[in-house]
Amino acid sequence: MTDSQKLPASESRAIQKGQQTKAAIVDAALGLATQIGLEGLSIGVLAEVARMSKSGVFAHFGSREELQLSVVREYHERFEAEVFYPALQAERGLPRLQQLFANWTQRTSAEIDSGCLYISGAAEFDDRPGPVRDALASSVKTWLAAVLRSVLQARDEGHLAPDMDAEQMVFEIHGLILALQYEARFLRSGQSLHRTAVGFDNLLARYGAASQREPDPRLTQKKSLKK
Amino acid sequence: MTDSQKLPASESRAIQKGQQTKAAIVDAALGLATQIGLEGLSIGVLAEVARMSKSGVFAHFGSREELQLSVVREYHERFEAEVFYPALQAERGLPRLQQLFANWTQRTSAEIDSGCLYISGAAEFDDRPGPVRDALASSVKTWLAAVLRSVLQARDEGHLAPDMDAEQMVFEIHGLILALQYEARFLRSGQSLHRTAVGFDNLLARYGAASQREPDPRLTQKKSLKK
DNA sequence: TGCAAAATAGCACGATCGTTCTTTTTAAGT
DNA sequence: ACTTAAAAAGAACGATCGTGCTATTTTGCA
Repeated sequence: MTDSQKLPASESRAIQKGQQTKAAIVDAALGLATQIGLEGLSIGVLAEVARMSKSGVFAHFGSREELQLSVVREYHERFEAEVFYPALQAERGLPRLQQLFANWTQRTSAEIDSGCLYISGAAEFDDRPGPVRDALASSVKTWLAAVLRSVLQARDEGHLAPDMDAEQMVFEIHGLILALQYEARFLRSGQSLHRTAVGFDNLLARYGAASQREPDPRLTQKKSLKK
Repeated sequence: MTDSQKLPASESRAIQKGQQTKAAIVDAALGLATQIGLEGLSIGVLAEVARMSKSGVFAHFGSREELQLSVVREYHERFEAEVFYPALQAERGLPRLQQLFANWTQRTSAEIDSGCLYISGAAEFDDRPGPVRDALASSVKTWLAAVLRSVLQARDEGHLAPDMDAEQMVFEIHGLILALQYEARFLRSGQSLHRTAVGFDNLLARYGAASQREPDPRLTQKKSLKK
């Protein structure tokens, strides 16, 4: 035990070199995949982005599919870390649901990194069976289940109407996020963030929260259908 | 649109052979593109699907990009023919808007042909500038403008609240369609069609249309709406 | 029926793809 | 410092990509 020669002054000695370069590769791959899609990801361009040889990159995964799976897993963890866990600090019930939605919205509309891999991945893999599709769908379902749980908690806390359809609300929330991604990223519409927020307010009004907003008197009368 | 200057005697002599094989190629290409995406479209597999040689297919377009543009144009025409024009037979105002939405919904959720090219194309080209992206965005904007026009007409006819935000409603309608495509095609959720219909009813209630419909057996909700 | 033009096929090119195998370099343990 | 395993690079493979160029076949009209 001659620890005089090689004292682990740096703490990163415990981490194998291979693990951290693999992490760097996955990081670069995630950046590429969110720009050009999981299917567009090629080992060649990934290698030159990571400043490595093709075979050097390849050796870490063994197949392109395993690389794609690693990207999906990494995205899942980052999504959890950036969207889900921070929202747990908000009060259970409506505040947490609102925080969840705000985090989701922010991540979806972020322009510096590209859009949601769950959305682009769904378009790419909705007709392509296999492990990648399964991993994507599993992650998305996990996340939507978390949103559903938050809605149910808000209902239990009395922040939403007791007889509201929670799954229906999640569906409509999901639609708002998808419209945000579509119109902001593809159509370059500048008002999408505002539209999304207004849509969420409409949902809260519809499903029983936000009683502070006065009901529209027009909604009570059911006239003027025919001209 | 009607070019009746050259009367084709009685046969299809006026139509060049090349035009109809090109049409057949585009038809096959559209089928491929809606399954594996516009970017996944390759001239090689298209040639063998069309039972032609690669160069025979290629000669009709001159470039892969022109092929993609032809597919987008073809999709645009079919979308108009299947979704937009049939809805014009419905009464202007709310009935036409409902018909528009019903046609859109039906086409989005159709399982025999694959999903909406406007949706998969948006995911593929949101970070890829060029003529294909421009053509896609132009078509989508044209269609969304048509929906907006229909909403405005419904408002003018008194079927919607006079001070409602039409563009906001179109945004939320778009979200419902996107959620339908996502959850039906990717997540394989069986209830998406019903969720979409309920969401649309919620929008009509929110934006001032009659909350109670005439006794239409198809549209009656199973949930109790006791007030 | 013949003939020019259009349509299609055949072939080959450079590039890139994912992948395998072999060799060299680097890191970790004693 | 030496040794050994891990990590990275190098080179090559068959396949496929889009795209030219050159034949050959088919079509439309005199």
